[in-house]
Amino acid sequence: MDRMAALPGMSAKPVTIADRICETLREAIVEGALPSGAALRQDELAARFGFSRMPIRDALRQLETEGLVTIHPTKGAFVAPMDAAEIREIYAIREVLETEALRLSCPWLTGETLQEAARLLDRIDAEPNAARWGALNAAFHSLLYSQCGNRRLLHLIDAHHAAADRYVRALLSDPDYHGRSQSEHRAMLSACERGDADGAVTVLRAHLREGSQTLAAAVQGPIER
Amino acid sequence: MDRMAALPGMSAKPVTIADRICETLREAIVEGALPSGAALRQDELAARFGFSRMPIRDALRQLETEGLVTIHPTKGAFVAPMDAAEIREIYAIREVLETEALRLSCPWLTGETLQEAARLLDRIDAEPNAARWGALNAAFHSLLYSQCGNRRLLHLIDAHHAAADRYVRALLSDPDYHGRSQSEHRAMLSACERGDADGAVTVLRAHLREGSQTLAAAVQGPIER
DNA sequence: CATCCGACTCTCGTATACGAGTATACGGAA
DNA sequence: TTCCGTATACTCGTATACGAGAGTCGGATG
Repeated sequence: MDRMAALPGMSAKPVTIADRICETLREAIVEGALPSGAALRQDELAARFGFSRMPIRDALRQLETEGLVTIHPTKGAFVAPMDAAEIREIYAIREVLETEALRLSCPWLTGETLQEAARLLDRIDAEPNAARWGALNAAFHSLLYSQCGNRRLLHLIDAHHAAADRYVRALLSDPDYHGRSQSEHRAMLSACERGDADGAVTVLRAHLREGSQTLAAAVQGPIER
Repeated sequence: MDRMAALPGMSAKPVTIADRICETLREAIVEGALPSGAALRQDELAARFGFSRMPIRDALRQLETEGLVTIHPTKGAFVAPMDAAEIREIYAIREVLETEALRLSCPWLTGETLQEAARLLDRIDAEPNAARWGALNAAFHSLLYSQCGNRRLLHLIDAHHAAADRYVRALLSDPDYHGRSQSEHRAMLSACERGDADGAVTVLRAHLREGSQTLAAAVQGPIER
């Protein structure tokens, strides 16, 4: 998102109240403070944030497009449910989108970009905070896809990564997951460094499938939040 | 999205003013009545439709998520530009999404569904109206993907088909396109009837690539609307 | 005792109103 | 003549207000 912000001189976008509320709500949902299925009453949120319902409405609509809430006219907005089926759907989509992006991008990755990716992996290793971990994870993946030449595809991938991130947060408890994920990341990166696009895609595919299974299994029974 | 709508008895969703305005604006944009880059002033639209700005705002936000308009805070909404690059991006995404959906769905397609698909093709042949043609086209594709078991994927495909439809409308002039498209449709359907998923996917891939090239070539020079 | 009907409440959709930021046009100065 | 500053007009974001529809609880009736 916000690729324009990369261009240094321009943009200077005005940030609206709705944007800030949207960000706050997103973090609350992803982090689990707002549990699955919770009703998001416009009045209540307006009172809590100290603004009118209008910016709240805008924020909720934005979150709906991100798949974090569902809105039904006359019934209101609710935190989208988390279930194993949803995870499998999101990951199946991520698999086709991201493998394609990596395949396209791999031949155009420069040494500099790959070095930056390696640095990101190190930062991920050192990062204890879950929110930042998710962001760094997304940044690493995005970097490898960045040269795919399809902005719209990158945007789609970002959106689905964010949707999946909500589930990943629920996995903090599993210490193995982090380690396995990182070793797969490194395998993917080294394939890219060799210029082995097919190999990188294979690793990525396995990486996503394992993530899907791990998350689906974790959500299946224990966590009801 | 719209998981509830699948359950037959219920839904009966209340249709809001914003929904109707959204539909009207979408048709106007797709059809070309609102040219690329046109400013969509909120009060002007409010006056034209006879409602306040609030439903118009909601409709514009919805159209933004569909990629038909771009919104900049404090600057307003504009009809999204049409260009060849955008076409290639959309079609590249459609290719990975739709081939995956078809691959998953093909083994589960019943004779009844295939017959309905065949009937749709006949209706397409007989349909002169461009708007209906696009809808029937989408319906045919969706039907073949319907058994993929991934609602989210189907929704994504719908969205991108709608985004592409806007460009397809610009191709009314080319009488060949319709015929070629239909013969490819029939080849795809017959592969599905044989249970040849790989064959169907191959045809679909070629179908989409040809569509992409035809549209990109058409938009390249002549049409500036 | 069960069921059906009606009034009440709660929430959302929509309308109207106000303030702030930006673009534009006009006038003055270099 | 050209450039810049100021003032004006325009548009959007946000606040407040009102009406309608759905859900709910209680009472009355069969």
